[in-house]
Amino acid sequence: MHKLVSKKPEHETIYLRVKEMILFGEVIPGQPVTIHGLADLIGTGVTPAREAIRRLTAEGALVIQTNRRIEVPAMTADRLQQIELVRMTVEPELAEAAASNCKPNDISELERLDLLVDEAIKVGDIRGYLEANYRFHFYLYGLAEAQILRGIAETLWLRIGPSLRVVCGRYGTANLVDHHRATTRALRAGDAATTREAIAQDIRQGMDFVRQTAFE
Amino acid sequence: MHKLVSKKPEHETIYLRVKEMILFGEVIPGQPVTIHGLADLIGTGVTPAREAIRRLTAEGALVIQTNRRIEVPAMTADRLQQIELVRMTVEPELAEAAASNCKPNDISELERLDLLVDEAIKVGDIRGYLEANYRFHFYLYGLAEAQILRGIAETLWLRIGPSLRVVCGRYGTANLVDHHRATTRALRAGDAATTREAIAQDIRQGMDFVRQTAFE
DNA sequence: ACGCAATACTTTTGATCAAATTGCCCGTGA
DNA sequence: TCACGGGCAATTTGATCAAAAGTATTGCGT
Repeated sequence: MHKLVSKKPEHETIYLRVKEMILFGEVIPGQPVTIHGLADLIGTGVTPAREAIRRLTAEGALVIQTNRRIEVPAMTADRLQQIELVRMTVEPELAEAAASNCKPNDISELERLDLLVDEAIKVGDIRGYLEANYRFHFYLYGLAEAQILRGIAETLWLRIGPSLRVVCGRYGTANLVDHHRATTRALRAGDAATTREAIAQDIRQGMDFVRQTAFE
Repeated sequence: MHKLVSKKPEHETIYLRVKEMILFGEVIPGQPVTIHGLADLIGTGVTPAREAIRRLTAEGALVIQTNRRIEVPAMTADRLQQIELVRMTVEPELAEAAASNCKPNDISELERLDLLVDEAIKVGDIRGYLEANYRFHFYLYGLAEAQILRGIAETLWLRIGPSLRVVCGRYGTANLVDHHRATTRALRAGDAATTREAIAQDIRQGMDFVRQTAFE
């Protein structure tokens, strides 16, 4: 019999929790992070918290300001440009590759996730929007079976998460537009090139939206 | 009085040491890594070793096979292709940006490093070649002042380091060709576009060289 | 000799504690 | 009021230990 509960280590739990907090806008740029703070968050010792912090800083989700100040990084126009360059390379590629491996029930799942996105936008649920949008994209990217590219995409999402939250909070969810419908339509048609283009458009528009905000 | 020696933490020391081992071909794909092994390597406790491992796995330099087996990842044709895609996006961009910030003594330094590369190739010093080649590229990339792109480039180099070592060991250094001279010439001419192209060629050729080897 | 099971050993994992480092606050003096 | 310095407090850092988990090995029975 297979394991019912996969007991994951504490440091993994902390890592995943903080990752969610960053991706889904529960933290703010500039917010300090301490080892004890994370340990208390989960209710564990400091050792696993340290490992989670090392992992997150290695991924660029946190930055070490001084020896004893770690915080979630602030966005700048320059950093945004670097992120966009790599996103525009990696994510359309993932989308195109995903189109080849995509089965009908995968498309159904993507359409379900897109409905969650629309619903969150309608009711102005920022956290819900960020989470559903993330799940849509990475369910798609997971189909590509390109572990390295997918990992890079995740680090980039970790970097823009806090800023997305700030921008959404300022302008609301009403102005949010996405190209998910075009994506699922292309997938149903088995059109990989159009899938790639739809995701490319989605990213471009999303990054433009973030760029609206003045940084620093 | 300012501090003369900046005492860096043990986990940083271990991290840098293992990073060098991977980049400069001191480890072999498939080689297992244990917490105690790293701790003994530096002569320290296991706590800092754990943090170093978390960081390295987050960067893709190590992979977690099972719960208690961590090793240097093996290369596959598929992984190589993913790496090349991102390298060809990031590194030429870094090179072009570097050209704008490049001062004369920077070029001199790059030429000095290139001489070390040539010398290592001539005497067949694989480790020396890998190190000098790395220093040439990342001295250049450092000039670009694009922290995120540079970080991504480093993770990609960490991923191909062990394989480069294997390929060089098999075919020797005699067949190695690079485009460093074209790079420094373009830099002296202040020609950013040609600098970008030289580095792009350098990467393409290097990746082709690795691709020669059949991965099972 | 082979398969199966139990045991022993290696390794990770997480808590705790002492020491070191650094930021911070407050008081003193000009 | 402000600059400077000392001391306090919070935090990181690294070692150590106990417990858990998995792997390899040994031994037993057929």
